[in-house]
Amino acid sequence: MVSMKDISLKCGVSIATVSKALNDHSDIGAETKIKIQRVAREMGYLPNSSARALKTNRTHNLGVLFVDAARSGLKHDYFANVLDSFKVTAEENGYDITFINCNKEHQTMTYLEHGRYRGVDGVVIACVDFEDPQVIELVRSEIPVVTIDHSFEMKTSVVSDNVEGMRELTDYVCDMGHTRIAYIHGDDTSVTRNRLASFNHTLEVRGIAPDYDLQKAGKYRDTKESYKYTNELLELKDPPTCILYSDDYSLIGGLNAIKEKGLSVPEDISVAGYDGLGIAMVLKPAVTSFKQDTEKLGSVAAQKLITSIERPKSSIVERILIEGKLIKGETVKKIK
Amino acid sequence: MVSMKDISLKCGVSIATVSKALNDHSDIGAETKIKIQRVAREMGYLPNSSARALKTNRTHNLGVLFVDAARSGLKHDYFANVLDSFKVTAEENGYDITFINCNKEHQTMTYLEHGRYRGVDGVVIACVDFEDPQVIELVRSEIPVVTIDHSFEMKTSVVSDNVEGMRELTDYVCDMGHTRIAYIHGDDTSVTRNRLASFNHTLEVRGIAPDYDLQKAGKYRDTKESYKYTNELLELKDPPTCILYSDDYSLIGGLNAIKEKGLSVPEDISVAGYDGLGIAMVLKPAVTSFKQDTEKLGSVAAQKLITSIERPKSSIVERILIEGKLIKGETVKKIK
DNA sequence: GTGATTTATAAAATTGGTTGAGTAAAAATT
DNA sequence: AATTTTTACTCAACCAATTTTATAAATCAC
Repeated sequence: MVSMKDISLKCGVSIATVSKALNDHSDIGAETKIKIQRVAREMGYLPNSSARALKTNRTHNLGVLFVDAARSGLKHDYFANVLDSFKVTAEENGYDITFINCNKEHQTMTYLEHGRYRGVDGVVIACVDFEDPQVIELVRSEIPVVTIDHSFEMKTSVVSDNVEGMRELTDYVCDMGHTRIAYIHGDDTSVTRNRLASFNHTLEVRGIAPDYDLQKAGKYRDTKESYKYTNELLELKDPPTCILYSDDYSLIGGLNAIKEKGLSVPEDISVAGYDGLGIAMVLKPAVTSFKQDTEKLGSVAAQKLITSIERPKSSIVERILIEGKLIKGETVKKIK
Repeated sequence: MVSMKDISLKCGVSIATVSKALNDHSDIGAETKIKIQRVAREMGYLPNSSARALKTNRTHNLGVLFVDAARSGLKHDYFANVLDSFKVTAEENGYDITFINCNKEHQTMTYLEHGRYRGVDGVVIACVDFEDPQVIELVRSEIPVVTIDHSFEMKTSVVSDNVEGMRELTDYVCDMGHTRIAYIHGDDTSVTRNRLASFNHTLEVRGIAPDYDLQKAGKYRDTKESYKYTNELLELKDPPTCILYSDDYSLIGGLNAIKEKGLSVPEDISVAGYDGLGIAMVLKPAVTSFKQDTEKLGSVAAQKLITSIERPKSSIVERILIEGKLIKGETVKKIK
């Protein structure tokens, strides 16, 4: 590997001069600077990121932490979409990304230790158990952190607006004439709590008394659970006319239960999902869903993280809400 | 940050002794070693990976290169599954992973340069245009490389056995009595060529003359293309009794076309996909598909890459085939 | 023309860890 | 007791950059 030393020898200048020339310092003569830059290019010089990081204490590397309880990891398409967008924005700003350890079994370091060991300039946290002491340790540390879909007081967060999203979706379903609306929601997280509260609040505002028998706690992205609860709902004496699911994946499980009963969507029963991602979006009939803006979530998270790294003084702790978009689809029927 | 210097001061030994004690060298006394290790733990010492990398020229970081033409990136579920498995195995062996630049627009370095700049110990290449000069430059370099689903002479590759997979799938469809079998395959890559050759060869072995009118070149993971070609096939005078798709995602587009024509699967027409991943696997009727072993692809790729890094002498260039598994599902009907 | 200022470059310390060579003391061998 | 070997440790160079301080030459003021 060609180093600054090689360039300095070829140019007959000191290593310090090479460093300054390549970093465009003002105290190097124009001619020397140009010559050094040319020689560096000709010799195929590349900075050594380890050496630079050692001295400057900056790696231009961002850590990504996600530990999905279901071990779905990258296969989790909501997260994959957010991460993909995060990555693009990070790269546009000269940062690379590294995963902070996720396989808990073989873990030898805490997340914070791992981040410090790798010297990441900042960490984005998503899709984790936000009550995990290791996560809290990381959030409390001096390392710049941005969390996605969960807010802590001490760090900036970028959050999909689940309250507004659920309101829009519920309002839409109500507008279509439904009053007995079931909701098979995910397990207990702040996302779930927000959506559920918004769901019930929206119903109340419309003068519909929430029927808690129609609300089932499933798991996110679990077709078996949604299949089971859909069956339970369909077997009620007074079944719902519409079922909302925690996500589009879970909705598929519900569709299977509905089909098995010989019912069809949306003629006999209406359904709606959440996320608006991937394969579910190309199914026919088109699925009604609330599309979260994963693109924006990821890129805003990256921007905020980079700002808090590069301008720590001027960056303040914020909670940024990202709006989504209702996808009306064809699975909610107008009734009455 | 606590460094070896801090430990050496506290223990009254030299920095060299600390380094050797922590790395368990044999020339440090048992008592001293234990004391140093205890103090290091108590002080919360963490090695500085940049410093270590600078001296040892090893980062314990693996580069991941994938540049999907469709810009689907991490959203590409086949790749996401492979990568997830790769990551787990890498982490079990003490390696972290970093993405080698993928957003071509803002690119300032070639892939090789980026890998060298970050000092990755090795690179896994998947999902790229394997004819890209930059990819070839990287493959030809001295950096350990493992490619997935494409083979070069100079580096080890881990390849899903598409020939055998397509043979099994085709044989199954033939066993079910089909003779007019269409294939909407993906764009021209070595994967496609292998599958297509295997498809035609299997038909020939069974005495079925391939009908090239039934073979359409679509794109991978493109529901619109598969929708279009499915319609073309269904409108033929003598339409196929079964359509194979390049992947399960494309199959959905086909299903939509079939439904629109008022036909049902598998009663009126049989279909089969490829990959056996994600949401397609929970649809009803259960999709017939050939499941690629993404778990094994990723973990074997990681193992081979790590071996070629850690024991370059004893590692030889191989082409490793990974077997998949036929998922019979319910979308191929027995006829005649 | 002398002293002050500016400009361009070099020298040297520093970052944190690794490692081969060197060394003193202890232990083993003769 | 003298010599060799072993043990346990230190020294110092090194990795590739950055950065502060020093220095020489050139320019400027008076």
